[in-house]
Amino acid sequence: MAVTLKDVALAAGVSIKTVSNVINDYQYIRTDTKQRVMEAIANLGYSPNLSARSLRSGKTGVIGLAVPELSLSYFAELADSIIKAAERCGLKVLIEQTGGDRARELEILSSPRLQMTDGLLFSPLGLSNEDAHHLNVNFPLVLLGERIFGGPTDHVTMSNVQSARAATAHLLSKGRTRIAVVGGHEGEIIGSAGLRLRGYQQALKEAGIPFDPRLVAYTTLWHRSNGATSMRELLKTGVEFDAMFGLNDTLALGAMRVLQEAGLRIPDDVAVIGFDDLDEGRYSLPTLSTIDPGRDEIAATAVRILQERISGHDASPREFEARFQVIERESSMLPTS
Amino acid sequence: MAVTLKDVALAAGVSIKTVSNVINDYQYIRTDTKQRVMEAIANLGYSPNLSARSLRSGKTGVIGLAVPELSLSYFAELADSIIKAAERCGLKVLIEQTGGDRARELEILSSPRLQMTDGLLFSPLGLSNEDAHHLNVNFPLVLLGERIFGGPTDHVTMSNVQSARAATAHLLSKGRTRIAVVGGHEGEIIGSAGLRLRGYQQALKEAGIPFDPRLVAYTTLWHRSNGATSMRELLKTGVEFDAMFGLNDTLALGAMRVLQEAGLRIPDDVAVIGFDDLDEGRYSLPTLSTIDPGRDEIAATAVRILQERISGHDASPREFEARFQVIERESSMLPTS
DNA sequence: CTGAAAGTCTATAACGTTGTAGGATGACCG
DNA sequence: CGGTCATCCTACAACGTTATAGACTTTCAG
Repeated sequence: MAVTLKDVALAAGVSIKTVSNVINDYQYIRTDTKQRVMEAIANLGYSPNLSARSLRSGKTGVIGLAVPELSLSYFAELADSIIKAAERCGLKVLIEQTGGDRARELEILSSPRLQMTDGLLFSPLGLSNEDAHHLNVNFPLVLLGERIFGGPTDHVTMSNVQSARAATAHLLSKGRTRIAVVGGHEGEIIGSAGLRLRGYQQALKEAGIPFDPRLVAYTTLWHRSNGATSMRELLKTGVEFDAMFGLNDTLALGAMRVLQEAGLRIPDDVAVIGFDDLDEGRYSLPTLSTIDPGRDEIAATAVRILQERISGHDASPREFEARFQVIERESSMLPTS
Repeated sequence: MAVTLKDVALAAGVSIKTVSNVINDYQYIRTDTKQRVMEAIANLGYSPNLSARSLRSGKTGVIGLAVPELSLSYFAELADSIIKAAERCGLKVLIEQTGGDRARELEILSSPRLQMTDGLLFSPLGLSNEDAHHLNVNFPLVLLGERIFGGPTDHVTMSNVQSARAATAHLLSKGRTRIAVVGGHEGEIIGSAGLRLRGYQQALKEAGIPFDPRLVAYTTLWHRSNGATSMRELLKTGVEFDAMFGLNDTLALGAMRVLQEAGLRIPDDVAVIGFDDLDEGRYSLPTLSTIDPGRDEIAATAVRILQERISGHDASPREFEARFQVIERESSMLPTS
C-alpha cells in the first residue's frame, strides 16, 4: 500500500540509500540523480515512515506535555504557547491530562507509553516536594509549575512569591489594608497557593500590617465555582475587607461575581487583583487587574531547555524564573493613596 | 542503554519471541516461564520500544487533533473532551494548531509529519465547502465543525441551525422581538456563523417577524475582543434592540460587557443568550444563557468513528449530529410572555 | 603518469518489535 | 503402540529507515 524508499529507488533506478541521501540532503549527489529521485518521489507520492525513522534514529520529534486539564484556562493558554514554541523547533506536542491527580502523575513518570516522545514537559499538581525523587527518570524531563523545587531536573517557573508580593503591594498602594485572599491551600508551603500566600504575607509585613488569618479563604481546585463558593463563605463569616487578591484569575472572576451579587462595588468597596493574565479578565466587568506571569517566556524556555536535554546536554539541573508584570485594570483602578 | 527484548530474553533464559509473547498475553505459556520472564522484565526495568512496535504493527496508538487555537475556550474544552474520550480507547492525542488559517489547514492534510498518527480529527476554520476535495486523503480522517458538509469523510457536527433556532425562539418566548446578533460572518452560508444565522432567521420567520439586517453585527475571529467591538459598533448605529444572540459564548460575554458599560441592564433591557455552554458563562455576571451543543457526545462519537476507520471499517461517509439543549440562566431569565 | 583525495553511489547490517512456520513434548484416543 | 492434538517454545524473516564501509569514478597536484 504505502510507498517506501524501495519503490522510489526502483522507479529512479538507484539504491534506496541514495534516495535516503536525497531526502536527508546528503552533500555528494549529482544534480541529475537528485532530480531523478525527486521526480520519483513526487510521482509516487512518497513520504517517509516516521516510525521506521524514529526506530533507526532514536528520535521521534514529539515531546509530551502533561498538564492537569485543558479546561482550566491557564493550562489551555500554556498549552497554546508551548505548542507554538515547539513548532518553532520542529517539534510536535502530545498532550496528556492528569486531572491534577497524584497517582496519575506518578504513573505518567513511569509509563512506557510516553516512549513515543523524546522528552516530557511536566506540570504536576498532585505531587509535592517529597515526591521529588520520582522525577529521577531516564528520559529528558523539564518540570513546570511550583509544586517541586530543587528537584533533580531542570525547572521553569514563575516568580510566585515576588509577583504575589507585587500584587498585594499594588492593592496596598491604593490605601487598602484589609486584603482578603481567595484560593489558599490549607497547610501548603510549596505550590502556587503556598508561595503566593507567602508573597502576600511579605507585602503585608513590609507595610507593617498584621496578618489576619480570617481573611484567607481556602479551596481545593482552582475552578471558577470554587472562587465563588469561597467568597460566599468569606462573606458569611462577616469578616471585613476592602480588597481581594484572587490567587488566580479564574478564582478572582468567580469571587468577583459573588461580591457583585452581594451588592458590593468593585473597585470602590472591594479592589480586586487576580493572577495569570487570562484573556478573560480583559473583558470581564470590571476588567480584572492581574499579574502577567510571563507565560510565553515560560513556554519558550521550557521547550528550549528540553530540547537541549534531548540533544544530550548534560549539566546539573537548572532553575528558570520568568519575568512578571503587574497589570492594572478597572478592578483596582483607584487613586494611589 | 535501553533495555530490549533481547536483554530480557537473555536474563530469563528464553527466546525473545517468548518474552514478546508474555508481553502480549499469548495463550500458551507455562506459568513458571511467564513468572521468570515477568521477573526479568521487572528487574531490568524493560519497557517496549514503541517506535519498533509501530513500525512492525503499522499502528501508533496516537491520533492527531487539529484545531484553530487552544486559547479559544471552545477548542480547549473540545480538546479536553477528546483527550478523555481517546484515553478511554487507549489512544494518545497529538495536537496541532492551525490558527484557522486555510493554507496551514491544507498543509496539515498533506503533511507527512502526521504519519506519526493513525488518523486525524480535523476541525478546520479556514477551509470552505469548495475545499471538500482536499479531504480526500489516504489516512483515516474525521471532520469536525461546520465548514464543510457532504465531504468525502465522516463528519461529526452540532445541530447549528436547529439549536440557533431554539436559542432565538427562547428569546422570542420572552416577548423580545428586536434580537441583535453578534458574530456574523459576511457572506457566509456554510460555517458556524452562517448556519446559526440561518437558524436565527428561521425562528424569526416562524414567529412572523421580519428580518432586519441592521441587527446583525459582523466580525472575523470569534474572540472576546471582537464581541466587544461589534457591540460597540452596533450601539453606535443607534439601532434599537431588546435582546442579543451571541453566536458563541465568548462573543456574548464580550458584548455583554459593553452593554453593561453602556448602562443597559441584562436581562431587563437586553436579554442575552450565547452558544457553546462554556464553563465561563456559569460564573459571569449575569450568568449566561446558552446552547449546550453536546461537546462530550461530539468528542466521544468522533473518537469512536475514527477508531472504526482506523481498524479498517469501510463504508460511505457518515454524518453525525449531536443533541443540543437550551440552557436558561440569568441573562435571559424573564417571565415567559 | 601516478597516487592521493574528493565525489558519487551501493550492498549490507543494524534499530526492536511481531508474524510465520515449525520443532519438541506430553496427553489422550482408538 | 501409532497417530492426533493441544501445549509450549524457538529460529528466522520481516517492517522502512539510516549508518557503515567500501567500490568505483573523477580530479588534480607533483
